[in-house]
Amino acid sequence: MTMSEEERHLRFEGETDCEPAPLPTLRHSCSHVMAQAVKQLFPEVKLAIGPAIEEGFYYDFAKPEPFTAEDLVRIEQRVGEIIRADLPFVREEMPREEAIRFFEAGGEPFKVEILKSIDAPTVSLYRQGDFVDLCRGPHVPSTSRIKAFKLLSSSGAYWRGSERNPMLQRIYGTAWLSQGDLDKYLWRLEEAKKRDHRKLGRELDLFVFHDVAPGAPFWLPKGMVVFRELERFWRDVHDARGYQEISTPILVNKRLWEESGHWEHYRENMFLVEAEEQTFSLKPMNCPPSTYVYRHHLRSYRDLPLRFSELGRLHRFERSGTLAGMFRVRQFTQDDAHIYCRPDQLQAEIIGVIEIVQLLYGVFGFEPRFFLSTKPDTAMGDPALWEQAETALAEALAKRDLPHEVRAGEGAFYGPKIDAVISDALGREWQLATIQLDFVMLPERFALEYMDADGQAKRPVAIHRAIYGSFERFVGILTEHFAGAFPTWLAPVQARVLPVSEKVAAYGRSVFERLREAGIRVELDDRNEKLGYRIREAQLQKIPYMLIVGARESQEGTVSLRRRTGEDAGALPVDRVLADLVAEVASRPVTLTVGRSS
RNA sequence: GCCGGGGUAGCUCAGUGGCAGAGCAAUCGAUUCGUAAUCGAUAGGUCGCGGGUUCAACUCCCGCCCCCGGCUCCA
Repeated sequence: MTMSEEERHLRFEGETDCEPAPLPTLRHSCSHVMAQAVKQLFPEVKLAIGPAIEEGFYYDFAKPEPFTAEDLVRIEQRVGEIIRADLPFVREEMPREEAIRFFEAGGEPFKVEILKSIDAPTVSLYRQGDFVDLCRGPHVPSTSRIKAFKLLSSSGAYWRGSERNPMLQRIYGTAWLSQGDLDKYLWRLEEAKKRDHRKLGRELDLFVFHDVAPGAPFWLPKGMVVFRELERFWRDVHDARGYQEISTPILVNKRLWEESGHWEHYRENMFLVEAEEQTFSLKPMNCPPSTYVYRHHLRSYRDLPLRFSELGRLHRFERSGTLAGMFRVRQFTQDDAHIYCRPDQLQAEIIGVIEIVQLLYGVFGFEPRFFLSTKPDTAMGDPALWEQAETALAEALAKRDLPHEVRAGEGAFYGPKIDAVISDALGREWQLATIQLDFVMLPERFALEYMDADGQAKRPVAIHRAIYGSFERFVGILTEHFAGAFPTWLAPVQARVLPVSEKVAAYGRSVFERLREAGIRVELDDRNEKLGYRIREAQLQKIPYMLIVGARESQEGTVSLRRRTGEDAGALPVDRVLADLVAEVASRPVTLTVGRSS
């Protein structure tokens, strides 16, 4: 039912080639115009497909040499000319066999391949000027309807998305209903570049990458503060909700992975280590080791649910071309937990996890959207249990008044799941939390049991769940979401004391020491530099509060408070600032509250 | 892994078959300063790594590593 625009083009199913809404239609039309421009400038290229996508469109071409930046400029100019020519989009229909002959004659093998793979008796073509494309539409009436577009980039892409197929040359572009919308979109792209966590991570001394450890960050002292604060918050929440923290081995004999099935299905993604003629693997997941904790005792129905949390360091071999800063790493720290429970406890446990999701995300101002993935064709396990579990998941969401979308057939083979997606400050979506039910993988493969009230050994259900997902990726997302200006409770440095000159250095130091003794992460910048210079540096480091002290403040026992937002809150008693700071750190708001009248 | 673009000082980047450069940062000195950059001096390099061509390679050629944008992958 929900079909990607690419699938529409390739499968040629459904009524249309793009969502019949104004924006997708416009983008789809723009992709045709771009293809027309490319054919005019490079008559030898072959057409593949050109759908509308989330924020624009692309078109794939078979061309021996990649497009250059200069090519894109020329193509963009030609697109502009075609738009100005105001060519109408004209729909034609013809029998499929005739269309095959038409595109064979036109030397378009990809169009022929698409036509041969569909079984409609009649197909439609769209023509604008000298350009004809196989297409179900819809399109704008004429090329002049395209008001605001821009070609963005080119890159390689596989035909039909398979790496076994030849590589085509793809050009990405975007189109919007107005110039204002286009400008806003381009601004967002620029802003995203500025906020790139790889750049900010280096500038703010949070973390860096080196080629000695591809896909694994070096956490610098300041980044480690953020990490530890997230960890502390997470532990507080879980400790208060009946979780028991465990830690299982990182280097594990391959026998375990044979038992779990990972050796068969996941070996390509595991790092292997040979020692004393045995093969070990760095764990890519925590779940198999966690079953050893479950099996440490015979479990009674009275023991359940058991909630084992684990901040496990995982290693997955990701192919070199797929690594991307903190967003795609080879080594990461998952905020994992495995809940073992009876089937009748499922719903309460799921609700409990959803509450944690809301609690943890709420602190960052994220409002999660939920997706329920249901039984796939490859599912294993008792269908009745699947039914019960899907109902439990849906009802758990309903009881928390949370709407959700269904992703039919998208569940894991071992159970259905709920995923949570958030939007960041730039409107980008991130899938973070996952709550996966498991009837098969852990319970069956590891023969987990509990003794039920009737004296029979029964199989528990396992819930795999992570909230942040991984600390690495989450810190990357937070860095970009806040553009490095972390809420005070997370900020590596929460306040910096700036004495105006050496004459008040002693007072500055006393303020600094008071704050430090109260547990505030405070720094003293009494370097021999002008105040403006030191303010600028503190500002660039996104330190929430600057406490400026001069002769007046030293007389009155105050500090002049400057927020990183640029606001000058004026002179305030040191006691007041300290009390406000402590309160702010404890309550974890996303905004700066110190010195605001209450 | 595939296609393309890159890798030069801590950072951002210029450079080119013939002595390795700038700004910022760093260090030292002067300045003692009131809300986003005081002035001067000094120091800083395996030009990603390995091989080849050449009288001479940062520059040209080959291989590899890493990064970036995509594709694929993310049971």
